[in-house]
Amino acid sequence: MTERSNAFATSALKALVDRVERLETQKREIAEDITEVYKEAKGQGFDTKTMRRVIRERRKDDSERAEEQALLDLYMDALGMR
Amino acid sequence: MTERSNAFATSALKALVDRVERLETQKREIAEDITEVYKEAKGQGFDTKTMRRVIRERRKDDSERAEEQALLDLYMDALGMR
Amino acid sequence: MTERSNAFATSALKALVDRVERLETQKREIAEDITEVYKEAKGQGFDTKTMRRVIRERRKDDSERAEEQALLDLYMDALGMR
Amino acid sequence: MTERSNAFATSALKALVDRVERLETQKREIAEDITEVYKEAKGQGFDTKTMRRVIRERRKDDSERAEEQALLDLYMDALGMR
DNA sequence: TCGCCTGATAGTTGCC
DNA sequence: GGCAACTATCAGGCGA
Repeated sequence: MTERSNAFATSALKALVDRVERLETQKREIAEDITEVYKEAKGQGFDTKTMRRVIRERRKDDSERAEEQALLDLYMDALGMR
Repeated sequence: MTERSNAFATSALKALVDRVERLETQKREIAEDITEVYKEAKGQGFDTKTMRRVIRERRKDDSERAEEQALLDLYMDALGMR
Repeated sequence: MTERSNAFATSALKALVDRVERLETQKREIAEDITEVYKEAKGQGFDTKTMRRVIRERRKDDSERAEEQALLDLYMDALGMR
Repeated sequence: MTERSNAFATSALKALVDRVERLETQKREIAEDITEVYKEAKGQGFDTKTMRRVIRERRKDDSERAEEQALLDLYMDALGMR
């Protein structure tokens, strides 16, 4: 590899690493914002654990949710739960 | 602190650290065993994700499970899910 | 709980859930951007596994620096400096 | 699925769940033992936070050693040594 | 392409 | 009751 291409590669690598690190910083900031919203919710008397569960469920579409529930029921029945 | 008590302390600390590390090793081995059981379950055609959910649910007693479910229903209704 | 406060609570819950979901969407988009940068890097011939490792090391260095600083602060407080 | 295979499956599922639960119990007990050792250490005047850090460092060193070895293996393979 | 395996993220628990 | 450590779950990348 020539010195020239090496210099190019080095500079390209630096640029890529910079971009990733900048994006990771943004991601961390948004994560902190989410934490803040949950704190606020708690201050208003909501149960954040349940909120998290609800939000998780909403990410799944209806058929997916139904399918998972059916399988869960099947296994729980098999084990005599309920 | 005298040299003597220092020596005692050093030896006691080493013993404590050893005990912790030994226990941690055991814990890791059991975790591996659990992984193995899940692999086996998978090989027998079971859905391990559902198995994990079931096992998690079984750790809770009935009243706890009922309480959580009630709260979840409340929140889901409030958000118009279902 | 009265119907009125119930209505308030429902509306407040919806608003909070919306905010969390919006932020989570943003977070996911940024995560995808990061994935894109790595794909680009790969296309330019870089080894992304090594890149990730480098970035992780840089982050680790940061947190270690922070940790050391915290320890320093602890000692300074203990000695009544500041 | 026939009743018979269903019965087999149910029994197999029960056996697997039992095994996992037994192992998890063992794991939890060991975790409690570790907690106990730390309490004991504290009773002897040791700073457990620092102890944890020391043990973590030792573990990290181990995994780093393993990682370095893996990297060495990789290079040796690449160069056709072995 | 599949399954494995590591790394990222979410959740739980215990301490202060 | 908040924070920090630890655990468990999930997803993406890698090699066979």
